[in-house]
Amino acid sequence: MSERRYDPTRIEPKWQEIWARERTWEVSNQVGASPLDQREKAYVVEMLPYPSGEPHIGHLKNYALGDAIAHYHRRIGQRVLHPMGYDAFGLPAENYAIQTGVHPRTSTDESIAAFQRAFRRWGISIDWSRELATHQPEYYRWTQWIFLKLFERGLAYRKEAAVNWCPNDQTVLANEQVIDGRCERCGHLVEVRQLEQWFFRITDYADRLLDDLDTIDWPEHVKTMQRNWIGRSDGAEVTFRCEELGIDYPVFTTRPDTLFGATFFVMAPEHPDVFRLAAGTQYEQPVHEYVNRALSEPVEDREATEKPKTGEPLGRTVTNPVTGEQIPMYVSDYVLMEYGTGAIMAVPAHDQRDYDFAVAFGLPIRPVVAPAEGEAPAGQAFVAHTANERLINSDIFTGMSAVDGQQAIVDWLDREGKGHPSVSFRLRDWLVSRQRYWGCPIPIVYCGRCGMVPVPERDLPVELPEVDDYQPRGRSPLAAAENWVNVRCPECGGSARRETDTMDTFVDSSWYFLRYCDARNDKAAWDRQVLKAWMPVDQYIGGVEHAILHLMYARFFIKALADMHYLDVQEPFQALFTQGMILGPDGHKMSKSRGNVISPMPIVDRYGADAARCYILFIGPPDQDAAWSETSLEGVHRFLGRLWRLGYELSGDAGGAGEAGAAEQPERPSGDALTVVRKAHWAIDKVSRDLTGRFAFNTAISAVMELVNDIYRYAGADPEARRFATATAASLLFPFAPHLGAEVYEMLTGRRVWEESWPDADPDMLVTDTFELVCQVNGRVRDRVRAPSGAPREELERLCLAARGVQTHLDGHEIAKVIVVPDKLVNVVAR
RNA sequence: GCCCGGGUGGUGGAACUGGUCAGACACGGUCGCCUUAAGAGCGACUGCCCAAGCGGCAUGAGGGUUCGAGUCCCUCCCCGGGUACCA
Repeated sequence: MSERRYDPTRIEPKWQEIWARERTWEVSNQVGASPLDQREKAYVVEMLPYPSGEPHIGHLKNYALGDAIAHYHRRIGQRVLHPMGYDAFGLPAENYAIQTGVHPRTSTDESIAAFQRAFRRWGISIDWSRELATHQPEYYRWTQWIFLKLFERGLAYRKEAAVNWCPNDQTVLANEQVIDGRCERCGHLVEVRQLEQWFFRITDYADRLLDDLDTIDWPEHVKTMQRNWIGRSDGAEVTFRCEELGIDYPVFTTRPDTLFGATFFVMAPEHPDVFRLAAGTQYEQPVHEYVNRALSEPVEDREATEKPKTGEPLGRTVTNPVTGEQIPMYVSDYVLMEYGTGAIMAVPAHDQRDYDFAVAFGLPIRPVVAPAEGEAPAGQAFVAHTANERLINSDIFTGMSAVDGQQAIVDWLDREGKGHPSVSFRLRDWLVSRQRYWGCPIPIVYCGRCGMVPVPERDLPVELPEVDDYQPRGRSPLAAAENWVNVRCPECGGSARRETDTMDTFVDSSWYFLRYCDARNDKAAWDRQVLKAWMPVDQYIGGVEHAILHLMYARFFIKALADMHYLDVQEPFQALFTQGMILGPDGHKMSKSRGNVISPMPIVDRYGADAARCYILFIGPPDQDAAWSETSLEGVHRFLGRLWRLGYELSGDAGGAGEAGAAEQPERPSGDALTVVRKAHWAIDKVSRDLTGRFAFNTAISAVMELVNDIYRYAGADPEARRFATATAASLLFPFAPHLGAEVYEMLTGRRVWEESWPDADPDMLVTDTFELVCQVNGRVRDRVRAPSGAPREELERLCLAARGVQTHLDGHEIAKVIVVPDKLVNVVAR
């Protein structure tokens, strides 16, 4: 019974066992040792999973996609590196430990085991010899090593800064990890605290991170997101002097052309000089109150856009460097300490925020840029949009275009020593300290005598100690591990204490794709020559949710390491593909609270891995979101069954006419046999085109469906032709449904499909002798006639004009023009 | 607000650089065959309207360019994502 129908529970384990036993997907780093190693390399990586519980449907999609790409590259003759790893440090395991007391390592390792089982069960072609997990000392030893290298180079440093603090997770967060004023992980409102923390100097790389986006083949929207995040602004720094106190205050502006309109000056509440400025004035008390209120406000409220402008005068003035006027100083929370210099020149006539403030405080509004035509709109700031506005009220610059004026004013400031061209970025340095347990320890020691001392490389890894209590209490749980914390200073041998913060887990995942290349190296993080052979990653596949965080951090790491000559590429991921989400059957994002979560394992158990994989690829364009549909999945399952049955019936297994090894293309097919053979070549061509760069897996699979439909339709065709076509279908489907592809191909040919090169479409088989010529009159189809392929224009025109449908519609009209599209259509324009 | 995507049948989605009456492939639906029956399988039909034709209307709405527009241009509406007091 089971022999006679498609039975994935029989087929899938059979092939999985072969692939595991023969280590089919392992590749060697010994380039040049054998002819096989001379092939062009292709490095295909899916973003490594965070192992938590069981894999979900998004993982299935991610790895089904990556696996199809990896298989395709192998079949077209490339040497493919396709490894797997686990992003194993992180808060969920730690929070679980707090609740249950189960060590994060225990729960993480269990999850990893579940993921490993799933990947084997799904038949993903992974080189298991390179598997890694970021929580293993053999891995994080090198994470620490990279930290030390960054430290040596001044790219890792400590500073006290206003940082985002999540009171729920009891840890600090990087800017990128604060979403709408809330913690990216737990959703709790974030507070601002003044703390000394570790940072990576990613801002040093802002320009390169921006410029090099032009060199990589990434989706445009992801590049745009990164560009916006980096936020480069070109402008000028202009100095405003407070004469009373004799202090210069530089400000950054993108609109130096509006300098004559600067009628007041505003500082951020966090600005270190605010109290000093107000001291001794009548505003001292109100300023204190205002600043204290502003600083204690939750981040979410502080950043709310639509709130009325508030502030206090500081009782001091600064000199506008071009007008010489004394303009009043204010403190207001609409100025951010983190951006620019923490102070701004306010031009109410041409900046909406300054306008709102000026109105609220009754300050003068002086227009200095006139619209190209008409009047500036009343009741709001006039923000110039074109190159045609002219400067007014601007002394010697009056009458210049705003663009020229900008240049001229900056030149003047430069000559006078009152300003210069400047660039500002939105990007901030990456805050990497976390006051948590389950992360990579920061390899630094504090010595009373020597200060901050890096742990010597020979002492790495600094292993995580065992602790009894994972509960964070504003400091890392590591601080409680006294035996671990107290060490000898590596420099002087005196007593010292370890750094107790751990690293942001994005550090772990910023370099794992380097380690894959040389995963078992215990002498170094990697061998530079080995990296040279594999890097960059040719195709990276993952979710858009990492468009900024992970992808920016990894790019920074690669550039920093390249600068230190540890590797030879400037970008980690040459091409990126971002997959869409699988939504629940109700079209909403899957979530436990919605109760619409589909787990992949029961699906795989019921329909087989091949059906689950094919369905997920068939559902629609892989970069788009798609809702899960069980009935559609059944349709794909039926299709696989139809292909299997063709293989079964056409091979010797059914006791029919078939014979193994005879699935070659027939010599001179004709009639239905020719039609089927042609369809096979059409499918080869279509699938190949859909797979190269386009990742149109949905249409690729539909092409194989069409081929299978035709093999059924022409059941009477020569069996040789049908065997050829069926073997071709199996071969084309292999990247998506590897078990069935291998099975059917073996039934028909006795050979292993993954060892066969990708089929070539015969161009002669793609064209037919005749085609259906579309005959249009005034753009409307009026008839269709058969015409010989490649016929000259005149002949097509003649055929069209002779067509009956055309004749009737031409009756009584004059032919104005005839448009001929060779091998397609003829359009007669009639009057 | 700004920046990206995207609006095509009952549903998911096809349609290469504007060119075969748009709707591949699949789901769902209807009918039939096979079967004692169920299931599975196989086959046919399936955008809308209609006086049923060599007919009309249809790719969010409205204009435009063109012999020809889902595809290009303009205006607007809706949905999704990113981002936002960044000077």
